[in-house]
Amino acid sequence: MLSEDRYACLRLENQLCFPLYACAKEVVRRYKPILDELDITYTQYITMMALWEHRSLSLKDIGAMICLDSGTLTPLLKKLEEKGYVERSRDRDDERVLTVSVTEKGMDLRERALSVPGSVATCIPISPEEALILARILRRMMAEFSAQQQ
Amino acid sequence: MLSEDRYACLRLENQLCFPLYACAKEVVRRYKPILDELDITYTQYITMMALWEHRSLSLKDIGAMICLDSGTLTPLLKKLEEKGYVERSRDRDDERVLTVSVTEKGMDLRERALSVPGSVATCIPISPEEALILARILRRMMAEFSAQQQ
DNA sequence: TACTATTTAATTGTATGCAATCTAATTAAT
DNA sequence: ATTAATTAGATTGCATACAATTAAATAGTA
Repeated sequence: MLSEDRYACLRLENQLCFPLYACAKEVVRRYKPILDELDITYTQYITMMALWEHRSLSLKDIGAMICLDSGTLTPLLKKLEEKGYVERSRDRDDERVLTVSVTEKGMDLRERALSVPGSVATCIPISPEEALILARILRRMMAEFSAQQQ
Repeated sequence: MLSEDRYACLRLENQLCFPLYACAKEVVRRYKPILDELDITYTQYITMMALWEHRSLSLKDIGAMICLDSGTLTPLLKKLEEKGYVERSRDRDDERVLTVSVTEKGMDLRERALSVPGSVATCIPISPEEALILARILRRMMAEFSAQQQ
């Protein structure tokens, strides 16, 4: 027992990052059957969330908001365009910039998505009090991460 | 402003799941340069953690411990075998079962991994107090998720 | 025993994620 | 103005994730 002690830091049960990683996956899994009805994935859903709020954003701005780069967003936005929820076009003033805009159909999807947060909430086993604490800690951590980057 | 209120639940900033998702990714990203020196990925690292503790486990048991299925683990374990850290063999008593065992080289890796948790901790911007609270909430949530499943 | 159901991995297909590289457009510097 | 540096996306390659299906082995049952 004592001889194993030096490895305590490598035990799964002593990790903070592992439950974070596992919980995040589990939560996204809970979204799946709910988002299936809208024919979108979780990543597509948060992309639409960013767009619903701003109507039109560059790929770069979307990436900054939801922490994804062009390697993930380029194919994802093409799929959302195929589904008819967004339009992709080059900015007139700066041809490097890809402007992504929500279509009429994309805004209709917002109406159908209104019930999603409520449906998901019933599947996530956490009390409202703990949810608040969790959100506060995670948001603070994200803010610190952002401050680290530059 | 008031007319937008019904969409408040679809704002990114009002989500709990999004910071969870984003934080988990960010943390795994912090592991990368550290694990690169051991030539393993984060998923391979937690797989080895499970194996370091038990020396030998079935694929199913590993999956239960780190929340992954055979679709992810089968190719991952083959890679760990190629690297020489584990051995894969069929259980004599039950040929369906794949037994995964740590090799000598795999146990050597454990020594080299001893500094990983400390290195990662310096990159994760969270106070020890908040880390404890976070770990407690996430572990409780995982326990509840497990209880839901069956 | 023969048949059915269950269990365990492996396989297949789709969708991320992300580092690294590439290309084109724009900006800054000389 | 020309060259150099920067920026924004797209592309490539690798490694997950995971649902769904398949195949083989085992357990359960009539």
